[in-house]
Amino acid sequence: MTAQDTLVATDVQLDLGAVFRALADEHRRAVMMELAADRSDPERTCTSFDLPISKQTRTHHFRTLRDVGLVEEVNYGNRKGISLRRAAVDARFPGLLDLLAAEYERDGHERDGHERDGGVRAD
Amino acid sequence: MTAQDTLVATDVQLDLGAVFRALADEHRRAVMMELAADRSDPERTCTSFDLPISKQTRTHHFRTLRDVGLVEEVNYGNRKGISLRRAAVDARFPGLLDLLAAEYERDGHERDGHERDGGVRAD
DNA sequence: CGCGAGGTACGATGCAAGTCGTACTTGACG
DNA sequence: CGTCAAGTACGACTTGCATCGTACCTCGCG
Repeated sequence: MTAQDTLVATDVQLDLGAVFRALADEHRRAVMMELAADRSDPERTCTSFDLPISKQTRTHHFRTLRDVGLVEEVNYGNRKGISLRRAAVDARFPGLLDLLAAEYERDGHERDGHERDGGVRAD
Repeated sequence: MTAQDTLVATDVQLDLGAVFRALADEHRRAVMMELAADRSDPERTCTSFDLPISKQTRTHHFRTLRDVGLVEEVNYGNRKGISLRRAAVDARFPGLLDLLAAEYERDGHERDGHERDGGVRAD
């Protein structure tokens, strides 16, 4: 490790307004839905999410999620680790992550990875 | 009653993005928190919420809440009835209203009305 | 050590949304 | 029927923010 291995935003005060504002954006919500749905809470990379945006915008969105305290980032220099702050979020906003996880499933994704073909329903 | 007694937005498709966008605003969130906290679900008036905004803006916010399907409005002509669509919201987003209600209590309000003096904590 | 990929900083831009002023409608109350 | 309060419509203003271009940094890899 180097001095650069910075773990950011571990003691952020979670604020419902800030959280809703963060979750109001389509891409950030997609990220949070994916994170909430995976109960193994792995440390993921920014690029592992398929966001159809430029990397500058990606940085902006992940920074927002970190600032409001929804995720943690570990800075490896030229790579970044993203992980959900499940315990903190669950403690402060019980049911929120379940809501996001449920929406992830409803969105056409299945917990174990195989798609169901009737997935996309109206809207 | 007259033909004006219009009941609006009873069959709206609740969308999580739209809901979060609606709840991202401070005033709309305050309204929803109050509505969620009162389990008797009374029909309230727009003026019964103490919003520090002009009436045009108030109209705008309640229209937004109605459009996304969180509340119902009954038009009495020169008065309007607002009520929470608790069943629909609870069915589509289990836990969301509980979350808002909990936040209402945490915000310094008590279920039975008396304030706790340690209410305001830090920033 | 040069290159490439991931990430950040800064600034510009375009759009969505909150806010309010003015004006009009509706209904309750004398 | 005149007045007033609640609500709406339209428009203007302003702020916030998502987006990206350009430039720079950091690390791994050969």
